[in-house]
Amino acid sequence: MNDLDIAEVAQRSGVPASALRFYEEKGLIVSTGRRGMRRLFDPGVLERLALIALGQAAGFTLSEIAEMFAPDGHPRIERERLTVKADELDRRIERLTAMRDGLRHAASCPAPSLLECPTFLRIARLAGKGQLQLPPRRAVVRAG
Amino acid sequence: MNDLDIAEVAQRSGVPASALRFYEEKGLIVSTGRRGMRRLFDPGVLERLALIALGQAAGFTLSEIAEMFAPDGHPRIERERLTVKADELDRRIERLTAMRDGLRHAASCPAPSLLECPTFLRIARLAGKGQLQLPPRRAVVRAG
DNA sequence: GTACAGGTTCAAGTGAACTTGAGGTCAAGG
DNA sequence: CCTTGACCTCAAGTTCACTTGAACCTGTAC
Repeated sequence: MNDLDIAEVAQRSGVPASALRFYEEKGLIVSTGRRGMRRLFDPGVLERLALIALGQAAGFTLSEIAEMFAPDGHPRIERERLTVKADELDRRIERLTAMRDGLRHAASCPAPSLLECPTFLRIARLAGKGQLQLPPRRAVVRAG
Repeated sequence: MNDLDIAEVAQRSGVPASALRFYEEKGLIVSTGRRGMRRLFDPGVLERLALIALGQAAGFTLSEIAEMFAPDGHPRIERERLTVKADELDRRIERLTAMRDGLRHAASCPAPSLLECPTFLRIARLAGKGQLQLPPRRAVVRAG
């Protein structure tokens, strides 16, 4: 067997063992068996973990990611959801870009406080458009 | 006085009154006084709330946003932090863009499961680079 | 003048994504 | 054979950004 034990998976993926157990409980990954009481994982789990990290970075919840992985499921609905997410991302990217520009300006602006910099405020107003349509509540992972 | 009462602020900004009280407690906004026991806000609070929303969308925590607003502080340090944040945003934007492209491809890809779409996996690998350097833990607001 | 909608405080609850702690097990090394 | 260290389970704790509930107060309308 070239299966990996949980410590190896943790080390190679950077995901703590506690999180791996948590993911298994949530159905995001599966262990292929046990050696004694210790979990064994197929090496493919590393790719899966990369996808999970990616999904999180894109703003999906773990349950959403789990659903995408589900072998059953209705592909059409998934495709639609992907498009919806992509559009959401577009809006987020737009706002982040505006924010970044605002920050860069603010960093070189002589006003004593951000709130007194008219250029920043202008950029902020632009970026703030559509604020009533905020994305759903999300949480992103802590750095390892 | 053309000050706004909390309900007006809530209505115009889209931020629930409970959140406004919470923000005040956290020092993100200030009420200019009371009419009876009811808070009054300067109309400028609306701009500030827009900035708060913007900051959140950009991935700052409320405490970070509060710090940026702080009238005291060491301007130089703040400027540096802004640049750092802008650079962080650049990286996040890059990854989100990659993810968005991945999603769009996946949405139109004929593979029965995302995990079986080689193009998606390739894009995912690209976007996943540097995954060990995830951004700090963040939370984003619920839609109103 | 009194009912009451809608404000007030304070404490506790929520959900996501984990982490931490207590107490237990067991394969490998000496 | 026995210690040891890394794993196990299960429950409870943590952080963030709020929300909700209970108990209370008050300006405004009737």
